[in-house]
Amino acid sequence: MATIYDVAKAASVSPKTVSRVLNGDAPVGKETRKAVEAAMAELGYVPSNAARMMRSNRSGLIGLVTGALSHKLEPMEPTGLPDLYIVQGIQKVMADSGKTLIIADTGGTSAKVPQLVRTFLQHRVEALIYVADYHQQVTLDTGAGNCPVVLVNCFDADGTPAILPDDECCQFELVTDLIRSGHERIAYLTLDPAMVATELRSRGYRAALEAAGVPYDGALEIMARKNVEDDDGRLLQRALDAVLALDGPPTVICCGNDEMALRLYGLIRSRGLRIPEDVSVAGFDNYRAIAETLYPPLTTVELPYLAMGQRAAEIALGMIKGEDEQLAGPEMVPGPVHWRSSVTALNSVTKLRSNTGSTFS
Amino acid sequence: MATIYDVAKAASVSPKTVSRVLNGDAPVGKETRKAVEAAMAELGYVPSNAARMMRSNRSGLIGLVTGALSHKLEPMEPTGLPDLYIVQGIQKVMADSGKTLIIADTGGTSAKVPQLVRTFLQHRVEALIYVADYHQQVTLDTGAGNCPVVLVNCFDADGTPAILPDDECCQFELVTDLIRSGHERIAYLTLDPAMVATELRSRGYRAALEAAGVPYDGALEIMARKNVEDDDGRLLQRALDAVLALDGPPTVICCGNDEMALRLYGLIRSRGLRIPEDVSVAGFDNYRAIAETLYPPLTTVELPYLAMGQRAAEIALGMIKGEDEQLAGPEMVPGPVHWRSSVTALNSVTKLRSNTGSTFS
DNA sequence: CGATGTCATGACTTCGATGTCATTTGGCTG
DNA sequence: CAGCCAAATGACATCGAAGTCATGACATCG
Repeated sequence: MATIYDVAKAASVSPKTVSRVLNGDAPVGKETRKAVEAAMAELGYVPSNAARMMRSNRSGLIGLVTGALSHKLEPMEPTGLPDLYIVQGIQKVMADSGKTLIIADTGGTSAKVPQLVRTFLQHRVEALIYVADYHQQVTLDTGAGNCPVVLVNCFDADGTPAILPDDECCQFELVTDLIRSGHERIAYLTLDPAMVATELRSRGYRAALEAAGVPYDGALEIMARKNVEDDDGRLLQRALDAVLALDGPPTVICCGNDEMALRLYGLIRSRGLRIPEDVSVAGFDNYRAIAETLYPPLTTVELPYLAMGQRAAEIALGMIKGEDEQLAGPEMVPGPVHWRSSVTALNSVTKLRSNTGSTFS
Repeated sequence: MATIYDVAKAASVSPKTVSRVLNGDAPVGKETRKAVEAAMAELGYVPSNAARMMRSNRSGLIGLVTGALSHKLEPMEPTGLPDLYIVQGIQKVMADSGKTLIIADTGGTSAKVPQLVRTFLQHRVEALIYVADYHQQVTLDTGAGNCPVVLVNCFDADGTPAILPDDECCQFELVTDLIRSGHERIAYLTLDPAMVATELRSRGYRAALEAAGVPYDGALEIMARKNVEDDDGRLLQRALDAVLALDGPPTVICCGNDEMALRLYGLIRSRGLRIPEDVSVAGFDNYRAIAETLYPPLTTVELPYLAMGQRAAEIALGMIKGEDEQLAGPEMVPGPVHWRSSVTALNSVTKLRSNTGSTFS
């Protein structure tokens, strides 16, 4: 590969002059510039980042540790593809700011993380971003680092800057919208309570009921999926039958995620009920491959993974620039409700609902 | 950040000795080694890849250009998440071989590609891998490069090494399996014929019929989806009604992909038919979020995207090592049939079908 | 016992780009 | 016309590793 010396020789100038043409940091004669540019083109010269970095100590690299690439193979993702969208958001912001992303995959086990971090440090990444595949607490060993670190979709006990989805707020908005549409008997079939998100969403569900003055009925909130057990949806069937058998059966059933809603569609229909005429259904995640393809399309909430990634990237860039924003804790990002026809309005008029960024489609 | 000189000073040895401890390329006294290691640990020393690379000319970096990260936002992916799986496969192999992946996303437009490639060359990547989001022909401008290039899920006119899914073979295997199960009236609702894959799969479909001596009926092969039009599945409805109205209606309907199969489930049922008792359904892609969640689970074919990625990575590594394998053209990779209960066997016995790597689940 | 070889170590150089400082022009000021 | 400044350029040192070669201390061999 051609070096700056080769170019200099070809253009009959000094290497330093070539450098000046490259960086435009000092005046260069018109003729000289043309000659140098011609030489660079002819030799197919591309400056070496390694050499450049030795002087400047700025690698232009951002390290991203994630399980996004490997966690997709699991039989069924608990919550769609969150990490992927986060990575997308990060990639976009970094590309726009001229940084190059190096991505390492944990392969599912966090055991590899220290090794990966070390590799990144060797490459002198300017910041490290860790993306978890679902909302959780982590303990990240960044080695000895003055290297900025940002956590996404997870948080630690040390107050490291973190970006988190606002599960509670999202569920709150969804349920509030349901209530506005006239629903009062609102069932909620939850995911595994061991997950941080499940607890937060339940809180949002209850808060929405309370805020609207709708009484909370424990019989309507049932755990319908457990991660450890290999349940074939039996939990879900039982939960559905339980709420349908109630004295006041629900007019709408909220699911822990869109995948559960997909299964619920089948179960509801096999019981001879129509959606949404007999019972409405809402999901969670806005997993579009499901939500938009189902008939009728599924009302659901979108966790703002893309936005989270972008925000995380911005914070990382800020830390690189030395802006001590003192984001010494989690930052919660809310997301929109997607209102589709799997939920019917019970009151005559679909009251003005276009509040908190909800979308219709 | 600490340098090798700092470590040398702390351990009271020469920098070169520290280097020897790092690389183990020459004998070092036991005591000396211990002192150096202690100094490295205390200072949190991590060797600089940039400096290392200047001497060795080996960056340890592999450049990956893809639309995988951005192409996910499109309303509906034509074929699932192929590029993602490919990236996964590549990542795995590269990580195992100690290489670090730098990933750049095209953001959907190939206009950015030259810019991205240039960035990669600046970082002196040892190989370039281009991953397309669906089986297609591309024209890649790698700049001036003696840098090895591998194409995945696409091919060019210059005979650049390429890894492609064997769409024809996959469809052939699926249809052959259907015939073995006793089906003869096999409908095939295709995707947009503008896609390379569509043509290849049709060939596989016809070849399977011919190989088994089943007569080909053009009325059974209908285009049921066009990418450009914003068809709400009207093409699919029309196609379904057309084949059902035939004198000899199909006993099984093959879909261009699993998403189409998902829609077809709804359409078939709304016409009062049962799956698979009245008509069997098969998909394509093994898009597990759909295929495994549907009831009944969907028989479908898996394109071996993960394996393609791995193979591509291996070839790239080979090219780096200078093994001129002369893979001067596309290499086709076949994938397995996943046999699930959306297809019923028409002949009394489910003959031995566990041939070409088919799986049952 | 001198010759030779191995072990353990350090001095110095190199990789490619750029920061620092010096030098040569030519134009403009007073 | 001397003096000065800016433009245009080059020589040289530098970043952090690792390659080359040299050196001193022992051990072994004929």
